[in-house]
Amino acid sequence: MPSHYPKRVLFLDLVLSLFRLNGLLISEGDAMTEKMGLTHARWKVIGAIALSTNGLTVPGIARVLGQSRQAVQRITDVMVEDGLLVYSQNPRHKRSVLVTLSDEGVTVYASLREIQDPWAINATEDIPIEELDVALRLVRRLIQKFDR
Amino acid sequence: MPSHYPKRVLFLDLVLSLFRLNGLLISEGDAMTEKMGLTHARWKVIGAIALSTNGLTVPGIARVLGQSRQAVQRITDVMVEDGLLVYSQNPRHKRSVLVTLSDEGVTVYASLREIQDPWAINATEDIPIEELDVALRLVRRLIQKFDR
DNA sequence: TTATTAATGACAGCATGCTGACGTAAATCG
DNA sequence: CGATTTACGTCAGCATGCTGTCATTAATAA
Repeated sequence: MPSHYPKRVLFLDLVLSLFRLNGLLISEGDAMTEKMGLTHARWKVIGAIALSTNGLTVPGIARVLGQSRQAVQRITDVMVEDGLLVYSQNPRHKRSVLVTLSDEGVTVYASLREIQDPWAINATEDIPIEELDVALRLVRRLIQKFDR
Repeated sequence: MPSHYPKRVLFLDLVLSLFRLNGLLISEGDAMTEKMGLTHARWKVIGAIALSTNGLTVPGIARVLGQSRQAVQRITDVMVEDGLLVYSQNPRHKRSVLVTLSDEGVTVYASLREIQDPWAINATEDIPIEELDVALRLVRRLIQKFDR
């Protein structure tokens, strides 16, 4: 029984399980979106932009996702070429452009939601909302703890 | 308040937070182990082998970690060159060798534990064990759900 | 205002992950 | 036992992430 383990062991077990789950979630996401020509790197970027109100700069996306700005820059450059994103003048910064969804990007995000929402409902059908809540709070505390 | 969100939104929020936490945990691990010359790919392999009783084959490690055998093979090859791992005859398979820790690998694993344990204790000092337990069970259920 | 510091874009190099393909050994099925 | 299927090692190509570096712009401090 996990509950009889010391906290330390329980936590290390949790960390290893999170690595495993992370890989599986990425696979799930890739499977869901491959028909749209998206990959996990791309739907993360689309999601981050869609959740912002006024567009984000490349380094801004990187901060939201917790990644390096160089990695994000590479993805957004290709997505602009592919017509999913648009770079536009940033009134508050001469060089650092704003990244927004193109019309096609908006369409793709909509179809993403159409697949993602039923998936989320199905994945949690036999999980009580209280447990999700506890887990989310815990994850957020850990993020705060480790994020600088 | 998250508890007022529908389960679907709560879950999607959890998934995004898990991506973020995953990156932070890898950074934590890399910071902890860089003095030993380890990277996250390497301490995952060392941990998997250390937890096995009789050694593992390369595809076996891949199954435990949920990765491709090719990715693991590349890491173990380099770790054998570096003297952390040893390939030895597998009595149950002519070609597929067993991977075990070398003496140096055992030493490295011991120092890993010496750093990792206090880290785990510190990370969880203000988190009740019940919450860890709920989270671990939840993560395991999701792993089962998505695995295969 | 001027000097210093931080942020950004761009490029390079490298680590790690994946899939696909091919040949061979092992396991399974008839 | 022989035929088929699976598992494994290996190589190749590619996607994604990281850090480091350098020049330039923006922000901040003096």
